[in-house]
Amino acid sequence: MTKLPKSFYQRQDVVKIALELIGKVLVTNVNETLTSGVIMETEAYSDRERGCHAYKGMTARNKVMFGEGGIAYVYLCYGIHRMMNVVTNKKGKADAVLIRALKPLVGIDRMIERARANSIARLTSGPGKLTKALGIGRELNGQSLKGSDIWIQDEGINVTKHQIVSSPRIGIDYAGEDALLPWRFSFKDSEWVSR
DNA sequence: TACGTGATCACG
DNA sequence: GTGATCACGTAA
Repeated sequence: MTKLPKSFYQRQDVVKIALELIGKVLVTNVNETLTSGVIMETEAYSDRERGCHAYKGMTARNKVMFGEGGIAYVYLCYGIHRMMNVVTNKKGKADAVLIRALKPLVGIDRMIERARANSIARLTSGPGKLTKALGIGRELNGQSLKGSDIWIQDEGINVTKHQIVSSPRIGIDYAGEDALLPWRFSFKDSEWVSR
């Protein structure tokens, strides 16, 4: 029930944080509706590599990434999908973790309604799908993860390191050789991860 | 494999 | 202003 403390997010190693977020619970409280899911897949982004939105410096879109660790970075992708990221590191260091997949936990009926899905299967198995199911919109961009609308808590499943697999990140061919970094983490053999 | 969809960014 | 681009999802 306890929200992760700022100290969790403000550490320097974004790759380690992405790994540790597997098994934690992402919760939203939007329109007086509580919905949540266990984080099953993440990706780390660091302002020192080409895959990151902040690689070339601050812009109107990515400026919340330069804030202190522990806030949400939500942006629109391909004109359709909203992407939910957790900003990490200290103020001025623009690192973030993309949340890519969840195992639905609380408010499943409401999540199915929001996503106009037929069932729980693959309801939150992708970064654009989970934001729809949890009601995450751009109004949450820049919001603190210690606030009352969106947060992460430490009551998912117990995860050991050998249950997590790492692989290259998805959809960032433009990053050249940085696209090969094994900075995507997912729960091994899970039906809840993206394809 | 193809493409919808609209904000964003680098131009100048 | 304008045009290329894009951390996806679906359908075929």
